[in-house]
Amino acid sequence: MAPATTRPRPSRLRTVDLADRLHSAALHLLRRLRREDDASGLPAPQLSALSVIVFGGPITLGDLARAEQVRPPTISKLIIMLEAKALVDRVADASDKRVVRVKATARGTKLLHDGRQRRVAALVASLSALPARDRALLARALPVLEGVARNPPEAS
Amino acid sequence: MAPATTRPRPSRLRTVDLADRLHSAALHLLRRLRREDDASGLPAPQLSALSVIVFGGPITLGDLARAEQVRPPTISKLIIMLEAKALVDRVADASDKRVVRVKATARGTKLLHDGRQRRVAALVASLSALPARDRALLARALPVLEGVARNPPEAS
DNA sequence: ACTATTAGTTAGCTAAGGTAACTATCCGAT
DNA sequence: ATCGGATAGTTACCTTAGCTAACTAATAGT
Repeated sequence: MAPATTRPRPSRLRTVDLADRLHSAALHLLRRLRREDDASGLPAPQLSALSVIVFGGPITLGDLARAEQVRPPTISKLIIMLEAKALVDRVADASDKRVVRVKATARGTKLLHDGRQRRVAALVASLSALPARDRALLARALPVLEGVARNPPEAS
Repeated sequence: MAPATTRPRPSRLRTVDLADRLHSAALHLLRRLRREDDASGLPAPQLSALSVIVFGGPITLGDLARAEQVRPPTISKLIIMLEAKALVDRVADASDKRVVRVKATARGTKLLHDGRQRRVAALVASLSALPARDRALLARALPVLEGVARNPPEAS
């Protein structure tokens, strides 16, 4: 934009622009990766949920909804689909009959790992084509990005 | 590539894991921002397309589809919605009656700018809460991320 | 025991994505 | 000069993902 009256610092990127471009980059990254996800047989949201289930052990649907930052009905449907594909099982809670826990089946675990390999292949190719410096830069920025991405507006 | 049998460097993050976590972070970031997008009255894909139209001047639907990395019918529908909201206009091409160009209306341009401010407010809040170092790190990594996000598998 | 709260589900909506099949136009041959 | 192939968009139809509202079932509090 305009250099205004005083010259901006070289790295001067307004926070608004940073936010905007992060948003845009995330959108395009996801659209690009969707193709690979489809090739692996599982859309991104299902893959993401399955990942939480595989690594997070048996988890209640409510906790899963919170982890995935979606509403309960959305999780219900995702689980129905994962269950239909025999990738997860429902586990009844012993002490509270309202809660439903889900855990990954062996097939789910395998698919996640296989799928992950395949899915990220294209991204890995892109990343590998980067200069090592850029890759290292991304790796260092990643935890920050993850914090921003997962930081819910209410639960500071 | 790998340090072979010797111990990995401390910052050793396998490219596969980097890719996987980037994917996950993008997904969560978008889910989080969707709420703000909704508050601004325009879903993320429409906002993204509008942004390309506003900044990219009159553009053909095909070029827009490529820029947005979606199929023609998807763009057609997005444009129909943007048009219904009087945010873009179709412009006939003089020399080729097949092509349709779209350009932003004044209202579309205004909404984009207003919406952008509102939309990123939450993200700005998160980013502002970061240590300056982290913010700078994100800013430096952003161009790399953008390159990876927009890099189509075919048109390297 | 009765109420309020919590966990999930169901119903019904919108938006975004896709493929397949179509129309309309343009261009290149013969 | 028309005829066939390529190109730009559109239409029809399907699936997934997300939401809210309204529901059932179970727990907890008084």
